[in-house]
Amino acid sequence: MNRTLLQIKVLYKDMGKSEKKIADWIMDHPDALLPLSITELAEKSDSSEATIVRFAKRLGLSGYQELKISIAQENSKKVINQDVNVKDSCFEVFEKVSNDIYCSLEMTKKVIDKDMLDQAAKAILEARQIVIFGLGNSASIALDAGHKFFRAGCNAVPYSDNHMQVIAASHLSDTDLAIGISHSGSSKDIVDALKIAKENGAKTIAITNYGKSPIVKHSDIVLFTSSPETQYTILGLNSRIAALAIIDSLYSYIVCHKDAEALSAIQSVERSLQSKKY
Amino acid sequence: MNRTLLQIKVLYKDMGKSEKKIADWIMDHPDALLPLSITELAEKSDSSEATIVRFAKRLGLSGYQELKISIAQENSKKVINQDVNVKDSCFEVFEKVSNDIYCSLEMTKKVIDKDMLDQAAKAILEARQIVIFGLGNSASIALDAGHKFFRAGCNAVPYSDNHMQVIAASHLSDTDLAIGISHSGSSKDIVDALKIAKENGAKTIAITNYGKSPIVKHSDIVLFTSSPETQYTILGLNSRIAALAIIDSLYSYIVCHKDAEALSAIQSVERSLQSKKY
DNA sequence: AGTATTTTTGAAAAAAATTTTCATTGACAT
DNA sequence: ATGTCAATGAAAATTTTTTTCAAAAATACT
Repeated sequence: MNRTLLQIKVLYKDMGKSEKKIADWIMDHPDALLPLSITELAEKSDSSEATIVRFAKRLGLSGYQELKISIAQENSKKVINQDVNVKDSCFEVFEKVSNDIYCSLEMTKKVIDKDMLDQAAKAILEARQIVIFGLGNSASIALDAGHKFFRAGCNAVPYSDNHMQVIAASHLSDTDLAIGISHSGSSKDIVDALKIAKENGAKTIAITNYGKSPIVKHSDIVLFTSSPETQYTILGLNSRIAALAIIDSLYSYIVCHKDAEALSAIQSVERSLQSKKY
Repeated sequence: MNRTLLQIKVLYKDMGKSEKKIADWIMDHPDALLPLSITELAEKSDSSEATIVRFAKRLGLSGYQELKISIAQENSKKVINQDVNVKDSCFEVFEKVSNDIYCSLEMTKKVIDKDMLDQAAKAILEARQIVIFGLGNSASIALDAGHKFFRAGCNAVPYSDNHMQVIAASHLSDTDLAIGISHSGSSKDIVDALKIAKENGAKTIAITNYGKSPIVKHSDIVLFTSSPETQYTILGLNSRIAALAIIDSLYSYIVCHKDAEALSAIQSVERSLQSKKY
């Protein structure tokens, strides 16, 4: 799938009615676009030349020509606007999942607050102790974050047991950091744990999907993810990848900013782990 | 090399002096051609618009626009993955991470075996019991897979303790399925656990990064990921996302193929989980 | 609900790019 | 040296693209 077509999907909801008609036509006939002039496309998509140019600019391109070239670059006939259905092979599902992941990352790029991201990295670097809370679908994210930050030399522990979360939160103080992960931002136990952490003076970070939710109230730093609406939105399949991408970014960032001593410690971790391999 | 460029080579000897200049310029800078107008190219190649049009027609194309599109078609410029450096803001790191993820998914799409993927889905649907093994960086992937398959109504349990893995593997029989996750494919404990599982008659699936590795020997079905080489390749940051995408695909696929009864059970799971939210 | 404000839109004008025309050049054969 | 013919580029003609602007639609605000 070509990036421009995906980008169209990402920006679809921000478009006006006529722009959507253009988007629909292009996504339906990506191959038929190439020989068309802007006037012909305006006719076919029942819009106007001006709107097509605006459409191209919205995608970050200079104009219609660039749009055409951009779509020509890497053309595939796959329909991208379709939900998974029972006729799909598993590979086709994989392609759709990949598209959704891409959209989710792009959408997250748009909603995430750059300052918050930098603040989060700084908080992680400075914290004496880090606890990470996730439940259900977010438990594996918390585990992943814990693993990464620990491996980078931070004193980080993930908790996916709501009792342990309360215990851990209660033992925090103002040199510490609590990270809560919840797709909906409404998971009672996570919100409660962050609240306790905050009451104890710890700094709190929330990783949650964009929107108003209870978790925001108890978080000093909020890192929003965003994801396309699909039939599996409840599960937050895609926002989870965005959350992991955020964690990877924080990890890469903090590894980059560790001092020489810490870096050699990290390297010795990697050496030690070699013995676990054939 | 794309067809049009080859065609230019083929017809080169038949061309006039100015046409050769155009051919030379295009062959020297095929990427730089795309943003140029015919006038600009005329200047750069020290020829004229008219000659460029003739040049395009000689290649069997209708004109300059078609020439440009034709060269764009197969000239897919590779995505450059720049390494993270200390000057990057955390947001810039996020952009690079996103880009790497995108590359990784595309690469995985290329190396993954479609049949294996379908077989894996089928195996999951048919298994009486599923155990999932992951350690270290892959523990969270195993946890995620376990959570998803369990939520979809499969009898799946993830293990991230190498003793428990051996125990679980030992108790399997030929109606069961073991899934081993290891980026390198060389993690001793995971390989050993899969070996035991297989010896007990269970079907085995490996999720691992593309390449020859010990895990392949003990796996009935191998699902390869692939990821760009970056400074964090050891950690497998990106192949992990590809692995998760594979799991999401399998999950979506199996949910799609569950019968009505199972689907209503899944829905009642979602309802029950609502009570955990504010 | 009714009004103000903003956003979206397409027709037409303006600009730019492309294609065609045509006179000139220069290579080559005689 | 000169006629023939393909090759070439300047300029005209045409087509395409972009911008402008006023009307329409959507949205927010009483």
